[in-house]
Amino acid sequence: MSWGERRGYHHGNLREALVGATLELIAEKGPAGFTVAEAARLAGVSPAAPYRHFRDAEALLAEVALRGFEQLSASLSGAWRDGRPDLVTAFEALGRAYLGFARSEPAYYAAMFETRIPVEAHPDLAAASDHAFGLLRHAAEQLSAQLPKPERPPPLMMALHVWALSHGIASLFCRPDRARRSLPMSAEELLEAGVLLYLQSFGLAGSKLRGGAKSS
Amino acid sequence: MSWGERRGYHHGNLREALVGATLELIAEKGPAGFTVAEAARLAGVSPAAPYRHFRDAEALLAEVALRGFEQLSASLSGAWRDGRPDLVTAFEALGRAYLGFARSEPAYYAAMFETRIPVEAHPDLAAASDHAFGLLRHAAEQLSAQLPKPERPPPLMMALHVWALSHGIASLFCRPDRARRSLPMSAEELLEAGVLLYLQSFGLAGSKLRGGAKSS
DNA sequence: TGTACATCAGTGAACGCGCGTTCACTGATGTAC
DNA sequence: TGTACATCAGTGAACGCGCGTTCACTGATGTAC
Repeated sequence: MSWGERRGYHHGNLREALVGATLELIAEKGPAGFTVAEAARLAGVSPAAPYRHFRDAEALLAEVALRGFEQLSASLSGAWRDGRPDLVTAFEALGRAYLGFARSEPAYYAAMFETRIPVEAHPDLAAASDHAFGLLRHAAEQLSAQLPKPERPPPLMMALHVWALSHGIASLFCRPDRARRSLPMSAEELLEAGVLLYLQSFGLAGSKLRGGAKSS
Repeated sequence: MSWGERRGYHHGNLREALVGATLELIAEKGPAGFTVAEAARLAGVSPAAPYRHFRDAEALLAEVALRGFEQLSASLSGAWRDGRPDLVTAFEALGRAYLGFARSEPAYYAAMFETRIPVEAHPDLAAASDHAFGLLRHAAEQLSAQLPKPERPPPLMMALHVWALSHGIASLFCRPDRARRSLPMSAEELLEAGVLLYLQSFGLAGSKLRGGAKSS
């Protein structure tokens, strides 16, 4: 795809075009292969033009990462569906959505997790990241609340465990490049089994909460 | 540290010096900041000299990653201690060793997991990686064998889950740069709790196998 | 023990390249009156 | 409706830089006899 369609001296939509070009470059060569100059070239614009929209290369990457987190959030909350049809099923859908995002949007994923952008220098990025994680945390809270008080796990810990497991699987087994490790099953199956086993340790999963009954 | 101590025209130990310089550069600026020219400079040698020892930049990085896997293997098997004092305790020590390695050798860790080196182009690297993972797999086999047959989990799956969880935690919460996420507990605690809960789902952990008794 | 010679591991200069960023500029757009 | 003008988003040339890699070379080392 070319991001250089423009009509006249002014591009009209350069900011968007640069984001798109950056994604294309990352997809092709990884985050280290991205350069401002080449993004400008892809957008059909002089190498100085990007600096009208972004302070420097990192700012452009941070913008891409920010949008990645927003898309991830959208995808996650779509999968969660407010905990329907039942919490455990929805929780697994959340995990599948995470892997699905890493797989279908590897360029976003790389911008979010492989660029070493200092988060504290980009508060909006940190906020978007926190928001995505917050969705996972919220789901964990719902699940935890279903448990009898004595064995209720801290939801924050649950969320961190599932995030780390998902991210580990995604970055080891779902990467788009030739550094991907091979797997004797699908990454989705691996994650689903892991999450189910993890939930089992709380007495969750199994058939207990399936079907939406809050019977316990 | 300077890797440039040499006596005379011949360096005497340039290969080692270049590996050391590469680690130093990665530690300082990340894998993307490493260049052959600068490694040569650090080693006190002309920019052409590295090419006597490594075909190109990737070959040097691959050598560093290879040594990283070897060190990781050494660290893991040291922690496992043949399953003593008991399998569950030793298994947790394995996890702690993994995080410890990521933390104390971030440059190795980055060379191993953040460089996008195509594994199939470096069979020795793939072998070293497989060997490290094999240690984890072996431990999982021992653990699994302790379980009554009907609920025995596939050890390969166990190993993959624990690897992914460890790697996820390491790369999200133990990275040395400012992209590290903050955590309301130590990464080690998070991993240990996760592994324990995971093992609980098999009926392992708890006090069952603690103390080395093969009583069940 | 001495010497001729092969081999090895460096040098240093050069190649072509592309980068990030700045600068003074200019063409296009839109708004006030 | 027309015009003057401010603002904006581009240009293009230039800066200094460092890179990976190749090449013919040379100094050092070690070995055969």
